[in-house]
Amino acid sequence: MSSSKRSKPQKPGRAASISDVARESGVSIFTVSAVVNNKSHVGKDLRERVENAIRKLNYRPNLIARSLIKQKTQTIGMIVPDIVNPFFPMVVRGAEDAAQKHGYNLLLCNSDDSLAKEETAIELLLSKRVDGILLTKAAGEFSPALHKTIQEVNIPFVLVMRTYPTLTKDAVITDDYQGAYEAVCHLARSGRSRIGLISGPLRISNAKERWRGFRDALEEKKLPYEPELVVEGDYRIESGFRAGHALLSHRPDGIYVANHLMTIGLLQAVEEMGLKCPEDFGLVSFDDYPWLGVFRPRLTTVELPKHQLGSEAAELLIQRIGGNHGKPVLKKLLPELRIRESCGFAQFVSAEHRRAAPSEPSDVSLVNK
Amino acid sequence: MSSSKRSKPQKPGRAASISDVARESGVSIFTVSAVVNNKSHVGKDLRERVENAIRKLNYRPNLIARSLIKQKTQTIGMIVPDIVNPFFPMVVRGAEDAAQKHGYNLLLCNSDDSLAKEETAIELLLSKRVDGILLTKAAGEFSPALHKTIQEVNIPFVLVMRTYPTLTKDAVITDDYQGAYEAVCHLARSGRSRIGLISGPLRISNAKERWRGFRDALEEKKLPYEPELVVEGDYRIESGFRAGHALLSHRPDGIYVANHLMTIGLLQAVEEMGLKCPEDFGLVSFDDYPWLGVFRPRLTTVELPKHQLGSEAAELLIQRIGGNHGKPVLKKLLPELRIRESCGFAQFVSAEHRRAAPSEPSDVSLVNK
DNA sequence: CAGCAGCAGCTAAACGTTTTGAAACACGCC
DNA sequence: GGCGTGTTTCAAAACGTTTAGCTGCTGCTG
Repeated sequence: MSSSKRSKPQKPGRAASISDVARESGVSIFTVSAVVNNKSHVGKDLRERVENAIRKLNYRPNLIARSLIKQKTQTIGMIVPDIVNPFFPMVVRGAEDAAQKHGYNLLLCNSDDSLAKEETAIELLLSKRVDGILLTKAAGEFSPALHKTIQEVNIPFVLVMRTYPTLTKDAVITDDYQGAYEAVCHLARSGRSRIGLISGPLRISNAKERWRGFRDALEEKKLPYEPELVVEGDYRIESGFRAGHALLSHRPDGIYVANHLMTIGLLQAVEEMGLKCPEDFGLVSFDDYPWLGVFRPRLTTVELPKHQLGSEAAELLIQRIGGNHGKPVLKKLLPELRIRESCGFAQFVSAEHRRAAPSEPSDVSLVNK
Repeated sequence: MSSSKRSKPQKPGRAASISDVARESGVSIFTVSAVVNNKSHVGKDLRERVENAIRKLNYRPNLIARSLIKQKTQTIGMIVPDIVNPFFPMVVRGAEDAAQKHGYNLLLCNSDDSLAKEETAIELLLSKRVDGILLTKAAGEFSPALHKTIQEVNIPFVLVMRTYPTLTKDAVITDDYQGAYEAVCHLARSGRSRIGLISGPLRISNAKERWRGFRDALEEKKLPYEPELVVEGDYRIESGFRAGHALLSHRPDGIYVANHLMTIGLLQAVEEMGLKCPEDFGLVSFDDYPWLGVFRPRLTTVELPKHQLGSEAAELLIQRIGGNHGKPVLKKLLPELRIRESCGFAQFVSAEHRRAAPSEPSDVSLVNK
């Protein structure tokens, strides 16, 4: 029953390995492996012996060794600017849910929107041989070396929430043009005519799109585009505060803010300046959160499907990992205007304006759910 | 210079391996390894040859193989109930920062406070041979099997934010007893005498501690403990809303809410019932967030050092991984009372009451920074 | 009874690293 | 010339899996 064949005993401090189980149950490694991955080719008696040994030794297959030979780690790398930015937890959660469903795990990195950190993170993930990478690109260009690496390396990338023109990869984003367009149309319909924008950094693709939507809606509504009513922030609270001061000094009667954190900053500026919303100006913010329920006035916002963003990106990535080599896909998720009080009380707003945005490169699909 | 020795050519679709580099530069694998990990023992000429080959082949060491042989993955598993709960992103960020500093990565899992998911996650992390696990325990008991596994397995665990009595492991938590105590004392000092509590699930260690702090502060201030003024929620918005309705119907003149999400729910109930804070009741909430700046009245809260919580936990874990086998440590971080408007305007509050909480088992250290 | 198919189980080679022991060589010292 | 002492390099054994290819065995077919 037991080992007379040349085989080392179990190392002391170490977890049981497959060969320990084999020795314990008097079968070959092959048989243990077959039992673990329950292949059919194992007789009932042996299978039982092996299972007992597994329980006895508390054996747990070493997925590192498995990864090495299978050339798959069942791990996805995910790089976000900052998990503390309330936008991202839900995206990460979406990705994790989808990943989990397919037996993958998430290796999480924060880039702080720094190119250097982004590069380090990508290099590390590649070295760790993740099966794919979900990337919310930091503002700015890849270094040429990294760009080359990414194009050549054999694992799929899916861009999340931000596109990156010179990279022909899949991307899952929200239809920011459309969201901004609707936001501004809503401001216009509620009677505002001098509408300002607090924008994100225009080097970031979605900030640019939101700006485009803003501009086009203005044009559509025959309203003037006044450059001094457009202030560029960096998506953070502090910049919303500063931008708010700058913008409000020109007394716009409507403001569209391109993200939630800057809205928080803006509202602080508003209070300092003793202004009232919606009396003095109408406000539409981007992105919805549970705690907005206690803001007064209740904010009208354009909600982005954050969870879906993450889950669709992960699903797509996993498809690619599975070997679906098709043309790069650009998937745009539809945002949803949620009308509350910050533009004055709910005008009757028809759904009429929900049309697809003039769309971009390659394969564009407009989907929700 | 080149290969006449038996050595396979580079596989087509695959990344270059160390032996490809060795072949390309006409040296042995050993030498390449030495160059990569820049050991000193390599001659200048050879080193250069090898470095060129590395660049040419775009070689990137395979950390999976390295992990297999070194029995270290440089990866930490982190299990939180839900990254979407705004408490956790900052904790995760703290952990990630510390991990990164020491060359570790974070594998993130959500347990949804479900024992089943927690167990699955732990099993998976163990199979993936993470070097250690950061765990915010789900409410409830480990299954006996899992409990045994955790005690026996050779990798360190650090509990984050929640302790678990039958497990002799390290833990990093906030001093919730002290935080609650201070919160209630502040309510008392601002003249409230019928103080209510919206508590977390009392099976969770920190909820219990907060309850104890609440009770003891009441006693200390010679105020009555009225059972109908204590309502147990589940740390989520909805439960705060329901608990708020239940609690407010008894007309307390002070409320301490044990976490942020339940505060959001409570405030919705408050508005529905047409009550005013701080006129009708004083409020102290737990945990501070940037967006609280726009809540009215400005909330007085007990801030928990979330980032530090994560980073200290990770630091401790990494120490353990590094071989520091000492007695289990319980590290308590001090919370900070931030007085704003929700108990009436800033009474003069002395720092006098900042004393250490009567402390618990084993090695307790009280630290901040 | 030869031949064959099918099954259960085995051996051994891979996966890409690190690391141990030893070889090859130069150098200086007696 | 013999011998220690380094230095540089190497070959080969590990790490814990999966899996291709093989070996017997059993029973069926002609």
